[in-house]
Amino acid sequence: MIQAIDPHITEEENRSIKMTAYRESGRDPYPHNFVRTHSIQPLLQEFDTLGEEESSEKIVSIAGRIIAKRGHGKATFGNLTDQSGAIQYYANINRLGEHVLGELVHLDVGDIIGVSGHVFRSKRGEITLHIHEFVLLSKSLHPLPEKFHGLQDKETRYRQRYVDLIANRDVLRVFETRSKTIHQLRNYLADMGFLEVETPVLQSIYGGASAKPFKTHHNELGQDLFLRIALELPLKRMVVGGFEKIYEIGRVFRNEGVSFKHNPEYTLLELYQAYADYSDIMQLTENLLSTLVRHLSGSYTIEYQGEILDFTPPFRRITQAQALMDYAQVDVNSGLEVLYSKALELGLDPSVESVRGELINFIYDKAVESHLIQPVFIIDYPWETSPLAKRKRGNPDLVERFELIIARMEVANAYSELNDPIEQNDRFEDQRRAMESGWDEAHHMDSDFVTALKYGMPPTGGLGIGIDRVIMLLTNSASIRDVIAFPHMKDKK
RNA sequence: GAUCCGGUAGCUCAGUAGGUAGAGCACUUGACUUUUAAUCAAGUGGCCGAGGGUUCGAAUCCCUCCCGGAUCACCA
Repeated sequence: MIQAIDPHITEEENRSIKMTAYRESGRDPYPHNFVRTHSIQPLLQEFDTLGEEESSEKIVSIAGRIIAKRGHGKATFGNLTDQSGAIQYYANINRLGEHVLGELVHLDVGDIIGVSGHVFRSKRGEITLHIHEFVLLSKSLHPLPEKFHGLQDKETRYRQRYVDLIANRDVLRVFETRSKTIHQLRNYLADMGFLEVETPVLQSIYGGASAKPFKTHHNELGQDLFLRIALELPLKRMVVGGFEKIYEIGRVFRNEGVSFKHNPEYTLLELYQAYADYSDIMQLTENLLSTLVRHLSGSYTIEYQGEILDFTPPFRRITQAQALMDYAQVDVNSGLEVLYSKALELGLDPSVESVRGELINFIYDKAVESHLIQPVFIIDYPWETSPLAKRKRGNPDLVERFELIIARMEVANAYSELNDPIEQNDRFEDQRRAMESGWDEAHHMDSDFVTALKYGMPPTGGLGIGIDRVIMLLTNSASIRDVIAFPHMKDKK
């Protein structure tokens, strides 16, 4: 394995030559397993009590990737990482002999090895593994990014996330946090008595949101299908069937623009609770999110992009009408003309014929959301743009709906679910008319859903939470692409 | 979809007025038995995003296109 190597060849060729030589020495550069006694982080903790230059007698074994090498002639240092952390290793000629030490020195940064030895604290105070034996577990043929600056190029980081994860350790922590948070979410809901269910991704009628779908086709059945844009309608059918507390965490797909807070596929949590209304759901939502924050940070506050977000419940609640008054100086009770001119002022396309509720929503989206940093429930929306929500008690122009806005992002959306089949049918008809007049994101008539409601659905509160955005907040990530392991990218030609 | 910024060695980045393409890290060779961005010495490594154009000569100027980022627009 130790041999003169032509300096003109590339690093990758170099590594291949080493790999071949290793194989020709009768050993497998890609063996099948390795038994460890420790992961690195627990090992560091276990031996943290060692004094200055003190050694442990105990033989331990760990495995991981070489991320740095520092050769010193008859001795060598390096660093090894596994998922849990990184540790320094040390080896010298006294223990390994010239040949084996040479083999260790000729391993490459990126190689995955298994090592065993004893732990000591180095002169500089660092817990270090003194290698007695090592074995190559996977030869790395492609050089890694530079050790100091890491991998910076965003395109490469997203396209080749595996390199990003190796080179930028905090990225790995983000995805650990994502996984653990979703696990906690499931535990929380299970503790509250919610059951997790699964509903179809492929649907012949898509619904539950205003969005453009992805279209696909089943060859054998000769049937066009859509990828779901929401979870809502199948879940409410299950509530009709008798489930009282259910949720689904699933991927939904929207054929729309891509931005720092939009990915074509994203993870949505939707839950439905029978006999509850949107006030109950509001309380559930703030308890759920504040619990997640407290678990993660130990308090109710987190820092997000330079601002401190306070999740201490209860969150602020403000009606959409009041928010429009406060942030846009618009009185929703003004005449249609006033609303229309305000909307035009904010950039409404004048060719669009808008009804009252749409104008209000337009003004809200343009002028209000960007002011909302701290968690706030915006409640009570015009009925026209919420075809699946129940009208507000005492004000039939509104529906019982709330959105939770945090850091200028809509994080949750919920309502008292409409369970009157006749009105639901009428609302779908309104949507159909909107679609005929050119709004391609209107809801489709789902007559089976109306039929389901005719069998009787209990009064129900429903909630949708954009999981990716919650993870953005919890991991202080500026872009949704930083919390999706493999965000959508255009093909490179 | 619009505007702005970017794409140079495996990685991070320089690159003069248009005149043979650079550094650091990594890699190779040598020295070095407690270093940690190890150090020292000597080397290797490039279709300068792609394609056209101007020019004696283009990484550099012009045009078109591709990909990415940011800001808008639509949305969650």
